[in-house]
Amino acid sequence: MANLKTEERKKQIIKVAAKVFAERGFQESTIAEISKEAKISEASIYEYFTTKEGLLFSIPTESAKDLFGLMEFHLKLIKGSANKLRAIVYLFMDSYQTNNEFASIMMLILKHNRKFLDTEGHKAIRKGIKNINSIIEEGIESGEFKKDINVYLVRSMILGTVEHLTTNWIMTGTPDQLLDYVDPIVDTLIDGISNRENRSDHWSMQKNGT
Amino acid sequence: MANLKTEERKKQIIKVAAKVFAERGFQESTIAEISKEAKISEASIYEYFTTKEGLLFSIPTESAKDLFGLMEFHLKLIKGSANKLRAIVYLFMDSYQTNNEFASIMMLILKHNRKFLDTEGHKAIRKGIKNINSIIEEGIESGEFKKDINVYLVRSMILGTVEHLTTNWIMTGTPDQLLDYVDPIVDTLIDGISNRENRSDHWSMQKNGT
Amino acid sequence: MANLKTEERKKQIIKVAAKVFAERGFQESTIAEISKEAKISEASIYEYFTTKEGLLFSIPTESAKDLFGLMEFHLKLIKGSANKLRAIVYLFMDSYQTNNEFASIMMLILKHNRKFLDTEGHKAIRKGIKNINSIIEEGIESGEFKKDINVYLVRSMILGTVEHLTTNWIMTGTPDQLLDYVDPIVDTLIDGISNRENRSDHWSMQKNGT
Amino acid sequence: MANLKTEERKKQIIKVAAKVFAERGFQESTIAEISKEAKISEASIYEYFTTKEGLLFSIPTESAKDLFGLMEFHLKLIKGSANKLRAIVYLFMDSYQTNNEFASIMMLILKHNRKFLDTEGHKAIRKGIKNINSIIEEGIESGEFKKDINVYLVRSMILGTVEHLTTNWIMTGTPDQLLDYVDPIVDTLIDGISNRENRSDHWSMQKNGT
DNA sequence: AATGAATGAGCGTTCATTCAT
DNA sequence: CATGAATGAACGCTCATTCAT
Repeated sequence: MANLKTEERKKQIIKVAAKVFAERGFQESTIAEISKEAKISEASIYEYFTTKEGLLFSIPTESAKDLFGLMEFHLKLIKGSANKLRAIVYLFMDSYQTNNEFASIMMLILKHNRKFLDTEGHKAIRKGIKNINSIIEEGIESGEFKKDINVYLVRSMILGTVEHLTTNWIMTGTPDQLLDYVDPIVDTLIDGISNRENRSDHWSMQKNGT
Repeated sequence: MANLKTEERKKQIIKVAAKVFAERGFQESTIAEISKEAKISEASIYEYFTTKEGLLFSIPTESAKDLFGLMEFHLKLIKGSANKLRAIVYLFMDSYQTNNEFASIMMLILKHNRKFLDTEGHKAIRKGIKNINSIIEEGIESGEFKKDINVYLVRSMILGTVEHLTTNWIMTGTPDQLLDYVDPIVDTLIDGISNRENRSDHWSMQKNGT
Repeated sequence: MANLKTEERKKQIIKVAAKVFAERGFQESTIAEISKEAKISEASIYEYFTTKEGLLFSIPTESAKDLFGLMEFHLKLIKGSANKLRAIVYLFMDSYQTNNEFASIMMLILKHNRKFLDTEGHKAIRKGIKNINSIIEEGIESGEFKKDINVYLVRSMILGTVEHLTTNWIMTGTPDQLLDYVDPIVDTLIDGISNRENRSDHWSMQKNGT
Repeated sequence: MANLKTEERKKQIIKVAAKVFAERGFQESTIAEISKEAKISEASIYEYFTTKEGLLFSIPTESAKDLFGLMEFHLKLIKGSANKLRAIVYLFMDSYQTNNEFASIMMLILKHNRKFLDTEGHKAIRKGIKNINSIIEEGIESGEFKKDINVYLVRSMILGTVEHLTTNWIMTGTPDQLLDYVDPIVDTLIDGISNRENRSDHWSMQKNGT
């Protein structure tokens, strides 16, 4: 018990690295700092990871798998595409809000790293994202969603909004509670912002050319 | 006259830097490379900019001012909040698609730089974004939009979606034409994805019966 | 029995090390690589050898002993100093050509290592080289060689030529067959390159008239 | 005068590097040590040389050009192939004896470096070595040397002997004066070691089978 | 005897930045 | 205004070697 096993050691390094990378950013973090915080030598880190970037890429693998695994599990229990989308947004937001290091690393570091695209971690993410596509498609087929919506766009709206809010939250601290936005996001996406009870005013007129 | 020359030199450096940063990323770019491409000495760059990061922060100022200036100008000519949002999305997308260096620098570099928040360039952006807020608020007041929508959320949905699509476009080349998404984004946001002609299935029941 | 196994293990490591060192050079070879090819752990190598350099120095011991043992054996059977020198050159060349790993290690690595001078391996070599001295001296005493030749020089010419050809062979692949040079080397050394049948031209004049 | 020009600075670094490499060997030398002895920063060395190995390869260029330039010059003034070979051996030996750093670097470091083969410095050497070939060929044509000698072998005997003696001198300090060996080398090569005045004794008998 | 695990000690190289001219 | 020249300060990574088990 005093002696951590290899796998545990690896996880421990990942944990520390996640913390450091999230705090300082990737380039600004040094292996020296990570090794210091992990209370091992720099050389030992290279026993477990071939490269600093390799260590970075190892971070999301688990969290991403957890997230998308959980997602797949829950989606089976939920009826209705809208509700499923709600669950997805909830799981994203909850995951990011709970694990803000994961959020920082995903939003501020990995999202813009081209090499990450060829990674196990990204593979897990792609798989998870396909789920969203399927749900939207199901919604269309079941008649719950309009026939002419663009699946890719809707998915992008969901992910884009979640990412934007999360990034803002990380960078500025606003909003305080990401989860407060789950329902508004989904409701707005589902129902739009147009005020249909007011179709005779200048809005419709405008459409007619005034 | 001398000042004019200086100002031109500065712009030229910014132009080259924008190209290099967009191509290589910030950390991967070197002052040496920029100076080489700009055909001046490295030392000369420091006559115009105090620091490599200072040079980076100088890049968006103009483009951002252009973009938001144009935005302000056009918005005055357009009636109806929805149309104004459409114009905004169009101007963003057009700006990014036309000037992909600007897009890359904004999406991949500056968006995640905390120091950028205290910058002239970011100030211009904040000002521009307030415009979006105002428009949404006007839409609510005029009755064109629902009363209970969250202004911050709607703005985040617009920006998040635009940014997500743009980032994807930069990173993967998909979609080919950002501008193709202007109308779909706005239409979806305005009208939602719910199929209102089909309110008798389990979806509406679910909504009514919980 | 246990000792026998140990001794075999040691030899096996030496064999693998010889291969690796010959291929990559000393500095460029790693204990990791040797252990991998020898299918034992790195730590185990240190059970048999105190140090990487110690392992290196262990390599030639056997081959050198073999070579010089063989030399001593053969020289007893040969009459005439010239013939003995021929045998020596032959044995060197044959040994290097047959065992090119040994050749590489001797020519490219150990020849220039000052620490090797204090080694068992080098002791064996020194002993072998003394043989050459003795043979030359015998040749002088017997009147087969000139009286005024410098023993050290003749030995150096033999060894220098052999080493030069061998090194070239290792580095560039030329000449193809080292053994082709055995007779020419010895014949040239014995008889010189001067054309004695042509003593009336400007060459002899020059010698006589300067 | 106080401020060394670029070219002078470069030469100074080469000079110091030659000293350090000759003393310690290549792998054992560090850029830090060279920079310290040259009283410049490590970074500055990289202003003049792209790499540690590049610095190494720059060392012989000048000395080798000097040596082979001098050689070419002198050879024009000398008549007779034997005398020319004598001059060559003299120039080598003198060059090595006078500039023992050059000797060390050539004999102990560069001679075994495969990358050096593709270098400017090695090009100069190859050119110089061709001279030796030509001289031997001339000697054959003029009838001064035997017709059936192997040019490549004779050249190898000269170079091999010179290198062997030089290497020994560097490694062990023996012989004290390389130049003492110039005449013996050439004389022995020209005239051989066979004692022709004693053709009726046991030597010839031996040849006949006794 | 064998090794998994850990690391101390090092080193070449990069690059933003400075400053005398 | 322009820059050639110089460098301080880092840092990722390697590898021979040790030692508890």
